[in-house]
Amino acid sequence: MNTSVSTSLTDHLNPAQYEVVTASLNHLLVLAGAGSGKTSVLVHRIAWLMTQHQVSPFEILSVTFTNKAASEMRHRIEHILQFPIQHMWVGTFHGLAHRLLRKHWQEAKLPQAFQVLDSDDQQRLVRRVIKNLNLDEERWPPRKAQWFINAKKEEGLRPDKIMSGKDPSLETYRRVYADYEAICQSSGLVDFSELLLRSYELLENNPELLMHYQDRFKHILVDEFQDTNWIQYQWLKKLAGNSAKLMMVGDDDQSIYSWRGAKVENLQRFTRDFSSVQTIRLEQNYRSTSTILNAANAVIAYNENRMGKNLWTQGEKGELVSLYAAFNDRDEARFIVGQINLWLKNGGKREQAAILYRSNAQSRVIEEALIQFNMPYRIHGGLRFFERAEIKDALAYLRLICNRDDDGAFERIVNVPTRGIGDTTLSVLRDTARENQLSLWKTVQYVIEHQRLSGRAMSALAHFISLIDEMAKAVTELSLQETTEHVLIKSGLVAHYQEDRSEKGLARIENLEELINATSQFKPDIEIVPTSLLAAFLSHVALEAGEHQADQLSDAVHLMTLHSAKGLEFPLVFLTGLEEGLFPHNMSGQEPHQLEEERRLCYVGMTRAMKKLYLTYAETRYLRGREMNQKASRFIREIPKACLQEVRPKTTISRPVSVMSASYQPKNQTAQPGHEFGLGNHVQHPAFGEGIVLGYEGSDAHARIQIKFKTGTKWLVVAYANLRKI
DNA sequence: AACACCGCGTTTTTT
DNA sequence: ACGCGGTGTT
Repeated sequence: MNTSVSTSLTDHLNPAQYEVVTASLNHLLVLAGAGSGKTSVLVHRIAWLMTQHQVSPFEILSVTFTNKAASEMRHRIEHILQFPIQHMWVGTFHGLAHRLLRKHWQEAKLPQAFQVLDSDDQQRLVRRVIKNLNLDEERWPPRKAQWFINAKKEEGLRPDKIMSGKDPSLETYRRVYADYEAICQSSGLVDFSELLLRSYELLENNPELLMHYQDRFKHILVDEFQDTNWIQYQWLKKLAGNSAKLMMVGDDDQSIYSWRGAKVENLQRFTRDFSSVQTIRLEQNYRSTSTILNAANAVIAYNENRMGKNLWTQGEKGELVSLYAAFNDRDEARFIVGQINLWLKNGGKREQAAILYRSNAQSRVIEEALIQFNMPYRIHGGLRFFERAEIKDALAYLRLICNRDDDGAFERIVNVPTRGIGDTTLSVLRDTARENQLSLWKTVQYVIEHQRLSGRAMSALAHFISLIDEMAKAVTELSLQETTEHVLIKSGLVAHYQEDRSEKGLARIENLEELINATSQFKPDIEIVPTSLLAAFLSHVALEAGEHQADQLSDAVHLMTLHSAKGLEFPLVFLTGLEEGLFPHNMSGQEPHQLEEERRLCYVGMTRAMKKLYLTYAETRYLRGREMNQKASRFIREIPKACLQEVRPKTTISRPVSVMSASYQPKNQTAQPGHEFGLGNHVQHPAFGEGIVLGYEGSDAHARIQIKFKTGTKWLVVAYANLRKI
């Protein structure tokens, strides 16, 4: 035994963490509360296995959900061990499944050059299938069909295993699924859920292969286990076999993805499926103040179905949780900006602040306030790099060069930039392709041979065909980066986007340049026998869609949904829109289990905060173009009064006392009772500059003041507007 | 082929 | 309100 390593490894662990890291070689279920050091425990356990039990990196499989988590895991392990761990399988479920399929494409009955479809590609293909079946898209929305297909695959079901019986609707979806699957198989396409199902079947149908991997992986460690779906759990069980030791780390209270198939039940099922599972709870929180933690604990305690866990902290009590009842959504936003300014004044940084919301639509009003007050911010979420239209166009050319039968790629760029191949031509192509069971590419050759189209259409098509063929030929000797550059120029894409002189067009050109940059950085997976570097790059791109934003502002306030906040922490957190109907969200439903998931979401949001937590709601809010009267969320009532501090005391709402016309400017009026600034007073505002007081709404702590600035007339909350009389 | 207009839906997101 | 996709107009 290496004592020095073992002590330094376990030095900073608390008793529960120590118990996990040094547990004997059993199956482990670690119920790790928010901020309890779960990733650290996973990393230390791996290091412990390697240093104390002589486990080779080769024998370890470590699974996460996101690429980000996977790369962080790898870095942290390498940091502890101080050497690279190339042969350890650390990755996402999808990434590892993809690796298995690449390595064993023959056994998986896939073409060697199979390509990965992202959900956008998948939806296009599903739409195509629905059209081909002559189904009404209104009645059979492609989105729903796509959802159906993925749900079935996640349950491990192939079309022939779905018993539609007398249900005609189910039968229709089943047929769409069957046709979709047939097309994927014949054109070598694999969507995300297919990666999982196919690799599961690969193991199921190839006992020698399964034995090989069962023999290899002696330790399987899983992060965020509460987020696993049915097929992922089956996949893990299959790989584990009878000998591998499993360590599942998760938190039932942070299960917020059941709507996309995650089965929190897997936590309990694990303890039943495997004998002698040792369950350890990590309940000491190192993140939040005790006040924040008590508030969060009280909320989550309202859930009935819990495995039981109570987070505690040795940390300081900290400030009370502040609750602000805003007049409306704009007031809510203004309040938040005001409080962040206060934070900054006290030496805080913008990047320490996070504004969380239930739905993306809420960000707009907040953004407007941030812009108004010149506060830099960064939104997490939205379109990711490789999902941008211009990038997908460029990739479609590359895909077509790799595989001429990729109909999705063909359709995407056959007329981008426009080259005289219109809808009429395309629909002839599609019909002919279907009749003859050919890819669109082969159909073009067939159509030209049989003179099935007008001369003009055929010459345009012939031109396109030779364009692609010539690009493919020119590119054989080029590097990946040179290939991309060549294709971008020769395809006319760059020229096409350069014509757009607007901001948007400029950004697109920049993105295309960034794509070239990405190709130069690309390193293929060493475990996979390379087909071509280009093919490897295309798979990589589908599996890892890239950061949301290329330009990462350093000291900027973070804006994101509650869902994307999971796993993160910030000293200062604003939980916004705590209103019935919005959070808990109406669309999520009123059934107990749905309400419990919303409550878990609230718990996740609250436990992101380290030092200071603000809860806000608006009494009226614009929703879908309508001003709605909102009621405070039930989650607010679930927080003990002792943890809370109401910023604006709840009083009866006063209507505007006087609505002044902008032209009315009385001179030197004295301040009204309860108002520091009199009507007509000149005031100075930190952001808007000089202005004149025009009117009031309410009084005392929740008074709002109407001021005419050079830039326009605004309503501000006196208490936070930071006004100075001049 | 580019642009304007209409109607629809509108929670959350990763791979 | 807003953005999308589909249709119709120039």
